[in-house]
Amino acid sequence: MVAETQNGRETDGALGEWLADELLRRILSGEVPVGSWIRHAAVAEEFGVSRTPVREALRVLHAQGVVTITPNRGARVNGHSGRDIRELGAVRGELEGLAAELAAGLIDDDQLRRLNSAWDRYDRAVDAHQAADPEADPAGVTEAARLWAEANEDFHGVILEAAASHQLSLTIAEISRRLPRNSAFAAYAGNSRLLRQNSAEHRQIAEAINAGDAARARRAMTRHVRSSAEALARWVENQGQSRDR
Amino acid sequence: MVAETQNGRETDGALGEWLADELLRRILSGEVPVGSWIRHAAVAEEFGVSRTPVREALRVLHAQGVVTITPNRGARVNGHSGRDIRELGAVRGELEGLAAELAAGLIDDDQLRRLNSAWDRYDRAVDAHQAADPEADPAGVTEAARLWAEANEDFHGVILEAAASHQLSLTIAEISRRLPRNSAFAAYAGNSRLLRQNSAEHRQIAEAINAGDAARARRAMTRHVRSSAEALARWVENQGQSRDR
DNA sequence: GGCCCCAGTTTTGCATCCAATCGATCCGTC
DNA sequence: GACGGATCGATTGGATGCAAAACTGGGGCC
Repeated sequence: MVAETQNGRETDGALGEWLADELLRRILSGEVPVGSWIRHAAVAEEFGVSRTPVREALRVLHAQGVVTITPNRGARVNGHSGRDIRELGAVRGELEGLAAELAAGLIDDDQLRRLNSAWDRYDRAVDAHQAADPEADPAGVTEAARLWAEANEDFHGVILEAAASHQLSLTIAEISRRLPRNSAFAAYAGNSRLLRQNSAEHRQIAEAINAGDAARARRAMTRHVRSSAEALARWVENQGQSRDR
Repeated sequence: MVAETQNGRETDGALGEWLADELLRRILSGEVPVGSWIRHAAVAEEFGVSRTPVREALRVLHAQGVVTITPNRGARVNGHSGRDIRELGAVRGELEGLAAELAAGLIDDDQLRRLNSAWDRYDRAVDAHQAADPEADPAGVTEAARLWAEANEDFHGVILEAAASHQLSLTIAEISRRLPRNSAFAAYAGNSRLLRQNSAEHRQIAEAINAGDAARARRAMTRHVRSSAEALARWVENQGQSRDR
């Protein structure tokens, strides 16, 4: 249970930083459920460090809006209401729309190739997911699902890279921290129609960028991000009815 | 120099948090110059606390992109190149544009009144600033300058409030942390033409919101924020030529 | 039977202490 | 005189210790 003290962590002497990343990963992946408390002592023991770097990591996560620290009480993982998710979708839609607009004018051959590859892989992963999963895996973390999630990240990542704006990337990364991905995972894994729609939207965006049509790329991207957020918001709201919190 | 240990700080037991705010304020105001190192011991002594909360505060500022922490070396205040500032202007332009669009449809009477008040105060402060300052105050922190800076904050603040999107506010606040305001201060204080132009842009935005024309409000706001950033970027680039860093 | 109060325990928050690392300076050698 | 290496000082990074605050449970009182 303690065990890992040095499982190749390459910390560069920034232990608190590394802890923040690791905790963030667990929170986004859903290993640490929304609403749960994070205890200094528990984390410290698990990673084989003292409470000091744990405190630092938690304060960083608090500053990033991932957890909330109540004085003398502790840190708990932030959840988001449907409204929050829609708002985040609007914000992210603007920024990714801007990225798509910039990318349409700046993308190079290699990035274009990777963009089309990502879109293609996404498509095929959805096919595989739909074919191989006849309600057999309610948890939704099939291999195919992992693949389309990865392809999706690549798709958006290449566009962001092509936009070549460091501050834009930073800001989008900041927003992504506020949205647990496993929610998106679960919301999409069970709804093939959404996956298909996403795929079609990706194709439209890729086409516009291929054609160098900045305005169209932007509109398509903004619409895509917003509709994804809308779907996620509805899923969360439905879940909320049956699950206590 | 030590002195203040308890000058009404009302910390609620969140000392690290308070320190981060205070340090951020000093950095944004320019009291702590860009590029300078921030030493744990110095800050700890000045505020009469131990190094532990100082460390936490610096890590928070690092996570927010305000300072950079080099392992085993320390934290130094981040500056921004002209390019960074233009990128930030593009990002912020999108988000404040969205805010203006939303505000045009949601603003209530009281907010509308405060919006027009802010715009009016800005105008008058610029008049006063221009009249009272015949190159007499190169530092640029005249009373009139303070007034227009405040009116400017109010103007943007009311629009953001009317947009009624918590996540949007959070994101814009996040971006604001990356831009030292004293730069903007100094850049504008010496250039009346820019102040006038800003004033005119504010009026256009206010008019569009008054008229409930969301699309026009958005365009005007985006253009306004971008041109402000462009002016600031040029000022920083010119400064950079004569000043070492 | 329900409510309130009080002690015990848990947990956070900060301070202090010790180790590790980096840069600077000084010395020796070529 | 210049370069290379070792030692010293300064500074950060992490661990531990201790006090304060908040939850928990139990007992007494109304």
